[in-house]
Amino acid sequence: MADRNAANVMGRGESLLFLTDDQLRRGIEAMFFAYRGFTADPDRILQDYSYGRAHHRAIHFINRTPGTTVNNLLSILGVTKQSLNRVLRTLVEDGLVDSRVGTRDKRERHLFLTPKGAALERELSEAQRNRMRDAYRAAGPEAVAGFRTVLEQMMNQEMRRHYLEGGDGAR
Amino acid sequence: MADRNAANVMGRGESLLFLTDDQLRRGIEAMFFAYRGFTADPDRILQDYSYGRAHHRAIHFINRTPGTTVNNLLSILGVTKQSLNRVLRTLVEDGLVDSRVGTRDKRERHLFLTPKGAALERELSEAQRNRMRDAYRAAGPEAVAGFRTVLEQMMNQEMRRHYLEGGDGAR
DNA sequence: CTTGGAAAGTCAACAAGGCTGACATAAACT
DNA sequence: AGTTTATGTCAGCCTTGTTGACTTTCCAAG
Repeated sequence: MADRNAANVMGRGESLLFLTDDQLRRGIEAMFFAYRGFTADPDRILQDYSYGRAHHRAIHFINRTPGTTVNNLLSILGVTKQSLNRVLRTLVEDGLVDSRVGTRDKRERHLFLTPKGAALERELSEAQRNRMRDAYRAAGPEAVAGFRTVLEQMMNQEMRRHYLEGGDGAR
Repeated sequence: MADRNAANVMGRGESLLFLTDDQLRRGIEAMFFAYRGFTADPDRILQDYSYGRAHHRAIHFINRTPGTTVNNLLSILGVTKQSLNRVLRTLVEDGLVDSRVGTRDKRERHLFLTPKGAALERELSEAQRNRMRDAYRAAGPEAVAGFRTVLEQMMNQEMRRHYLEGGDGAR
């Protein structure tokens, strides 16, 4: 597990300078500033609809996994059901999300985007993808691979599970 | 400016598969899940002190640039002065931050961590660095370089300025 | 030396989106 | 029949963001 560490990757004599406290601080700040950029465009769009990031997250994962249950969404988003319910209720009321009682297990609700919900999803994800695409293009494929690798390592175990379940992304 | 794009970086015939919508979605989710891991450890510690992420951010940047002014902090954090003021006030009251009237310009307040504030800063940043270090080690130096490159591209212009001002990090 | 405006602080009110706790209902499982 | 599970809901609380209005301090330009 700790086998893919720097000592193994690097030839003898190569420096561990990328592990200094200062380099780590740089990485921390990069995450902080980049996350702001990452959310900036969708946040702007959401304002027009009086929605927030919580709505965006719900919409995103319902789109990714149509028919997902509330419980599943709960564990992906890592919030309480009360919090999620508040968001989900407004989305259903506004006709963006369809909540269908399960056929096999009638306790469950399966969530789907309506055409209206799918339209907002496209608007949001296009904005976010545009920024991501520009960043990817400017950085190049090798950088992107490294980017993904480091982020995967940064996740909690449970989050990594959800991440991997989201499709292998042609890795 | 758009010269460092994929077409230039790659030889003819190489694929642009890393720019597909699905790959971009994967990157978006990686950011989302990784950010959760990124903040998880400090968040846990902050609970013991009844502080939140806002306090952490203030403490981090005061530590990075001792003597910084409120206005400067404001533009780094991108919140309103009322929001920042509330956080700063509790930190001063609790004896973690020292707010000194400027000598050259007495309107300004220069912010410093007290020994107590520096102690909390160390506790928080050590936890965060530990996670970052583990991720860096597992990913290796090339991945880390790519990670940083993509994140820098993802920032807004103004954020990139603040990021670069934070020291060149031996780049 | 006066005054305009910048920097900082304060008060009030509000909203989003987290949280806990308690409770209801229906359905499935044992 | 009794228990567990999935979901929803009500009430109340906290943090952290917002806007708007206003004051104090004080530098700097006219």
